[in-house]
Amino acid sequence: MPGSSAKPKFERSRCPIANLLDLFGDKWTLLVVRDILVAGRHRFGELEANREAIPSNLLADRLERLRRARVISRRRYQAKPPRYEYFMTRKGRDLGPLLREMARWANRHMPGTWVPPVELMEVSEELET
Amino acid sequence: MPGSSAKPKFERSRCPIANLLDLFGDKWTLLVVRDILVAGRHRFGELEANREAIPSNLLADRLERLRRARVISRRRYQAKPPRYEYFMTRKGRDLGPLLREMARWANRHMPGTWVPPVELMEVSEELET
DNA sequence: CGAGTCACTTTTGATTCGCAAGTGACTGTG
DNA sequence: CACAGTCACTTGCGAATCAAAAGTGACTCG
Repeated sequence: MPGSSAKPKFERSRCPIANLLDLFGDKWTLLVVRDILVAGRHRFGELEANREAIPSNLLADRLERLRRARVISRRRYQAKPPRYEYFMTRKGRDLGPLLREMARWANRHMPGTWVPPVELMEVSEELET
Repeated sequence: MPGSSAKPKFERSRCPIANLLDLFGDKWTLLVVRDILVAGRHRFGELEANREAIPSNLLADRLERLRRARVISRRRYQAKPPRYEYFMTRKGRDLGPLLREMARWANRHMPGTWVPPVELMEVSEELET
């Protein structure tokens, strides 16, 4: 198994920022969160088809990591070949303000970024798990 | 040259979050920002001696990237062997609210993280470049 | 003169990425 | 009912990045 998201791996320090980066500090994890939380995508195929074209192995890996961290949960919507939909937990939904702050900074300082419409920046209400 | 921070590399999309992650989406860059902005460290040796023990090649690389992105600037404080101190630009100082939001989420959802004292979360006033 | 400091570089494996192709369990089509 | 298609992943593998450690150059200090 390649980048199998296996190790819980010891934290580098008790600093909240370092801890958060141990979980979200890469180029894809927060895009998956963005797509589930603000773009309302829930199935593997929908998440795979985002504009940045995340490789499917990394998507599977990130969904697994986020699930272990209880940032997202999943619900089986089909039994025969088991298929799941992914949802934010309360913990995950609480990332809304952080994403909004990220977008705000980028809109201010990175020319060419589009300004997300307000309704996309609203926290969507989904069922808990 | 190995991971020499060379390529400007095309953006993955115009999404502000994706753009921000292209610059800050790794485990070290925002820790360097944290140390300069909120911990008040400015010299290579000070930054190298942080709790998370960043490897010196990565520190040099991140300082270079942040400088290219104009998030930080540097000032020569000694000429003989040229030595520099690193400072936030206005653009970099504007990351304060984002760091605060990160710390807030981590404090809420990651047990064991220490709560930064308010004065550490204040944006320090430094000269512009 | 020689040890020490400071700010990096370079070297050398280990790890992680990213792309592509493969897999298994169906589903719908002729 | 064989067979192409879909969906959600897995697997393989070369390439890029990372991490640990040692090296470098220009001094300074005893």
